[in-house]
Amino acid sequence: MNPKPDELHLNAWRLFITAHATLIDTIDRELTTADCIPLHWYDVLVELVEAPDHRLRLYELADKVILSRSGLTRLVDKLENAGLLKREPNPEDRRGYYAVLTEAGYAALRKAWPIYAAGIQSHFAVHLSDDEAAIFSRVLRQILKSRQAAE
Amino acid sequence: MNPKPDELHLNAWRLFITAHATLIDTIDRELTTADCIPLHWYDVLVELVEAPDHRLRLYELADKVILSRSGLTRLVDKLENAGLLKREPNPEDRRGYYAVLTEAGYAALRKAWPIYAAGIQSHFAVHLSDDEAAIFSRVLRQILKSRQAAE
DNA sequence: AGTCAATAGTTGCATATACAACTATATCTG
DNA sequence: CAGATATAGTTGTATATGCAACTATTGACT
Repeated sequence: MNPKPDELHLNAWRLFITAHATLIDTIDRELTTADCIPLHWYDVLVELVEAPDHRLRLYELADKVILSRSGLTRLVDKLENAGLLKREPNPEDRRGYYAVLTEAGYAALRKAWPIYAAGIQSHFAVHLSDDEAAIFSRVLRQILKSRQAAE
Repeated sequence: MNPKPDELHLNAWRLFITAHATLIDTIDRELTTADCIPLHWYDVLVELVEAPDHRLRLYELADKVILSRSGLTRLVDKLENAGLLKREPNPEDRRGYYAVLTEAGYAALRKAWPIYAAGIQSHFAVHLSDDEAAIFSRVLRQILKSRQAAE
């Protein structure tokens, strides 16, 4: 057991936190300024668009966007109210529902994507070479995997 | 202007978001389980401990921890109530206050640090070689700098 | 089948945080 | 130096989110 991070790693950690906060802040602001859905809504909808049949069980969605069950319930309420997804009962398990992307939800994604992509590009991606992006991905994936294994 | 991030960079971005969320979640949980101050309080106090004279103007603190002014007012209220810092009026500018670390605040930092350090080490630092940590720091610092320049 | 434990989702409550409006003080400009 | 403008901090209000308690359903063990 290595108990303490050295200066180099500690520094990386602190920058990680701060850079994250400013990036999310900046990009979320750009989205709302452009009259698009907020970043959190985007994250939810993009999981749906990538899911088979454009649908996911609510608990799967909660896991993917790292939100508590109750938090997800209320977020889904709002998205459903806004018409961007709908709940559909699951015939095989009557406890649960699917969240299903609607056409309006897909349209909201399409509208937000250029703004979001421009933000990712200009505030984040421009600062990483291809090699660095690959390193980021590899390291972060490993961090995630080790967290998931710990459950 | 590069309008869109490629797959590689987009992937790095998404992992960045997800890894951050799980890491903060995990470490904050470990701190509260060990009966320590939460991560956000830690961040505030550590800025004070590193500041000259263990004191910072409230607006400086707000900037450092990336919190709105109102958010900071209330956070400082709580920390002051808990006895971990105190407000001191500034004789040179009667609009403003310093937040000053107290002995109890310093003790709270010392108590939390081993838990926090162990979390950073085991969930984050172990996954980065020295070279990778250096790359992370360099890239993230550049991202931050470019954001600060944009103000 | 019958009971007990586990799971899916929702709701009540407490806390966190942002924005806008406000007060007090400082600074700038003519 | 007077008035306009900017800044530091606080407060009202709205939204977001977690935890614990709850209902409904499923699954597992006997």
